[in-house]
Amino acid sequence: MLLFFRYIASDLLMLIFLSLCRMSPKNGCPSNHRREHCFELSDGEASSFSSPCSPAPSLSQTESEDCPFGGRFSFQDPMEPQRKKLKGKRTRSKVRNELTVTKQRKNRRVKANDRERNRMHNLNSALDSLRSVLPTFPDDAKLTKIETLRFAHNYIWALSETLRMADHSLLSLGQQQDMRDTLQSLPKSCFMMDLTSPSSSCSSSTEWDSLYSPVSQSSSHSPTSLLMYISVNIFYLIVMYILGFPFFYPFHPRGSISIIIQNVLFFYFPFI
DNA sequence: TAGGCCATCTGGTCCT
DNA sequence: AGGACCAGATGGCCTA
Repeated sequence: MLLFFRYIASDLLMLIFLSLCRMSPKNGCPSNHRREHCFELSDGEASSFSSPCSPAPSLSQTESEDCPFGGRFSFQDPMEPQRKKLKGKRTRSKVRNELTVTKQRKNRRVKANDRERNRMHNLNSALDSLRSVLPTFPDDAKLTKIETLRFAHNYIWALSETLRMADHSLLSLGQQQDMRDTLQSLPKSCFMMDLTSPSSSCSSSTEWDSLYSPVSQSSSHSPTSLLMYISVNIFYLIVMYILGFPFFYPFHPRGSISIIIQNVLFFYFPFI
């Protein structure tokens, strides 16, 4: 039974870490997901990406017919006086340069908006991947972004704490070595996720886990048995819920007491 | 209707 | 110069 739990917990940890690590920019990128909402891209992209009116340095002398300013400033009137011609040329050149700069700036802005949109889509995809490995019930509402991050933080903490306790109290030396090998086989980058901005350690009592996290990892409770640990944990859950902190529970960020109890039974089912 | 959440735009900053 | 990242602003949608 203990081995079963150990494998379950290791798999869950692995899923979370891998989900955090697999967020490469090109993986599952919904780059064209909401392209239709970009009202400027239809015109802006056409001009900025493929049109000869794009802000190229050599634009001034090589305007094409596609450019709205291409034919307007050609100097093909031989009847115009030379002086007036030069003055008008300077003025028109200045206006054209301003228009070119404005157009160039607008094109850059459109491209930047597109990149920013894709970047946020990637971020949302990563959050969806994280949500998919968090234990929620089917009828639960979708976790918000902040709830997802806090939930994942607490969930990892809870799993780590459970593993640590099992590691200390119940596993043999050989099993402990196996677990260490499993954890060490994970890519180092998986452990470098800095979700807690001040520190990646769970022991820092920052605003991140001030209300929503359980006790810090530095707390050195040493239960003599798993049953005692579970009993204390459940009692702690109920007391904290009664005291008005229902969201601290690591396995459900906004659950009612019934859902919390369900989660407790679900999570500890292998032990019961 | 106020407040929360979200998507998007935008300008600034830093890095390559 | 251009891209990535960030934070502020804004407007839409939803819910209590």
